Amino acid sequence: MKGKITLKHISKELDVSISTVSKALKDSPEISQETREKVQAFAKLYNYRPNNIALSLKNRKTKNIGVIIPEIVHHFFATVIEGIEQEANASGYNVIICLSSESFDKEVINMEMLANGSIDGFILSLTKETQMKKDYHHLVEVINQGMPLVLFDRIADEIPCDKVVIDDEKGAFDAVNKLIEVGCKKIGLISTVDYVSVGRLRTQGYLKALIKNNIEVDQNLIVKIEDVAHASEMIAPLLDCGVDGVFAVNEAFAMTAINLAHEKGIKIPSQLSVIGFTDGELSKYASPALTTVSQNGHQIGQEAARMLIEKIEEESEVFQTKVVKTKLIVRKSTKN
Amino acid sequence: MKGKITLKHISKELDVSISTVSKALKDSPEISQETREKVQAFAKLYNYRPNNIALSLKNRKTKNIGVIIPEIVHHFFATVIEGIEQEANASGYNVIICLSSESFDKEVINMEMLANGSIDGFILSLTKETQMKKDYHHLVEVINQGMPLVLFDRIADEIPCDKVVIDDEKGAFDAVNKLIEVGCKKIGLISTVDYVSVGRLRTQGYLKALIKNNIEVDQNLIVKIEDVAHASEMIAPLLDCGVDGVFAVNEAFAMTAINLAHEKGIKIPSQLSVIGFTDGELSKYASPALTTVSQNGHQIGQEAARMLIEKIEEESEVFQTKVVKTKLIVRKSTKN
DNA sequence: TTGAAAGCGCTAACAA
DNA sequence: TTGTTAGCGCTTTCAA
Repeated sequence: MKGKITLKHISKELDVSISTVSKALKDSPEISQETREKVQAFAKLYNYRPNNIALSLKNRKTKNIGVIIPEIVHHFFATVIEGIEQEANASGYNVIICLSSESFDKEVINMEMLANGSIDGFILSLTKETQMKKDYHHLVEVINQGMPLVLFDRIADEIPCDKVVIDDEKGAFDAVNKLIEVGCKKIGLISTVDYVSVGRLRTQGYLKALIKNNIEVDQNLIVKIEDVAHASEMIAPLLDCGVDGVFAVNEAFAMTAINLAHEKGIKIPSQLSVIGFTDGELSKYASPALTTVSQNGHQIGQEAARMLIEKIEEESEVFQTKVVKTKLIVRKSTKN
Repeated sequence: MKGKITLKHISKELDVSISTVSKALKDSPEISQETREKVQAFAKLYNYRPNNIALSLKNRKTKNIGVIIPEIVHHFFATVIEGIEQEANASGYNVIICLSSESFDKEVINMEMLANGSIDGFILSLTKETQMKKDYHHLVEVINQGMPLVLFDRIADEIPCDKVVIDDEKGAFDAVNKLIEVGCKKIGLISTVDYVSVGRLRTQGYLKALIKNNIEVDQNLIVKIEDVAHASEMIAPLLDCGVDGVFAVNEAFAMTAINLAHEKGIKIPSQLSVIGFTDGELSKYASPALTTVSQNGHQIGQEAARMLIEKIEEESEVFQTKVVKTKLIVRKSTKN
């Protein structure tokens, strides 16, 4: 009973040719009813299943899609994968996941590895390092080979391919607008360094909201964090300079701000309103529950998979950029 | 420049046979220095890479490992995947991930799909449904086919294969012991329904700790939650009956208890000590920060991948169960 | 030193 | 109605 049974085994056993078996299993009218039944019964008995690898080689398509993301222990990326997986599975594709672990080199290696026949197309979110270097030769190579690629979240505008993003700028704009609406006058921003595309865009949204409301931009109220390990030390001074509102570009920064406020005896939301980005576990279980900009990772994943599969199966040449809407989820960390 | 170049292309271009090209690229001494150099230069120029699928078919191994987990939007499973991926990558394997989404049927379908040649071995954590049904025919089938399988976390003792678990019972025991040490007299348990193996084991640890310390077990202090959506309603009564300690078998339940306590004006840790399970994001950012039993998902993933790869490459017949140690991480949600 | 041929498992055009 | 053959891309034995 060891090992899988092949057409060859069946053909030998039943004393017919391999192609007869192949056709019989497909219920081809070329084959007599009798033979068909005999073969099918035998195949069923021994639980025959065609070998995926052989089919891939024959058909020159693997029915696998490759996903490369910077990290997986991250609520947002996990939801994206869930979305991709669901959509892919529904169309008969499997998902091969590689982690670039925020390393440019790993991103390149993983792409090369997968590009050598293992998959039919890529879904990818760039590492910070790649965004900083602006070195996209590996993406271009893959595209030139004719392999479809969909970029999401951390993208590069200059790459000719499909993209799925959220409107980071608008999400941030809405959040800061909300802070202004509930009466905040002095609003701090906790962001990432600028080379991370989403951080940069959210920062722009913050600035636009201030400008539109005729609030002067104060650079002292803008904290850009490179190293998450030192987030606390960088955020503390911000809370000490009398802000009454804080917009953070991710959940962790928002939570750090909330916890620091607790320590300093600053009351949320009466003295300080806080809004985060990404509607993950942290936001829901925070106390007070965090008002946040939700980015629907699940939908992003679904859209990305859908676009990719369409490209794989249709080979069109027009590239689209799909913008998934954000939504401000108002909870208890903002006044009113 | 479209499409990948193959040995055939090279052989045609250089007017030598395919096998000569193959050997030359491997620097075989069979081939003259001159030919080798010519072929290698050409291959480099056109960026030749052997086709993974063809290699898989030829070698009858794919260098892929299949991972099936109940969900991915879950810190613990995400860390396990990270561990698997790291270890697998280091040995030249890729990771194909399928989500069973807690559905027995999806688990079966995914296994069958992957078992048909796509991977060299499985790493799997059972769905709740599978654990409830105790129907393991799909696992047995795969094992009978000669495909290695490693089970982790949610396992079934009766399956003959390698396993990686944590000592759930001891982890729970230690946690409850800690509560007793800091002076808790009336300790509640928030657990899952019993058919989930880890929930059952953690419940046992709770019971053992009470018994060992001569504390009478009070069934009213034990809450078993089936549906996470109604966790709050089920936990609230527990807090109303005067407990001074609570042990929850996961982070979410612990956080729900903490937040309910806040609402009810119960002070943590002075009036109520809380300990959770799994050292994830929630525990770290909770206020007060949550004392918790850490289960090192990363290590679990690494061990699982290591065991699987060994089985793939060595074909030994002895099955091991590796127990990864838990550790009590004491933070601010427990007295003293 | 090179190449022909077989084979991994499957499909499909064509021949018998 | 069935079988032969070629081919997907590669490796490897054996013959030239």
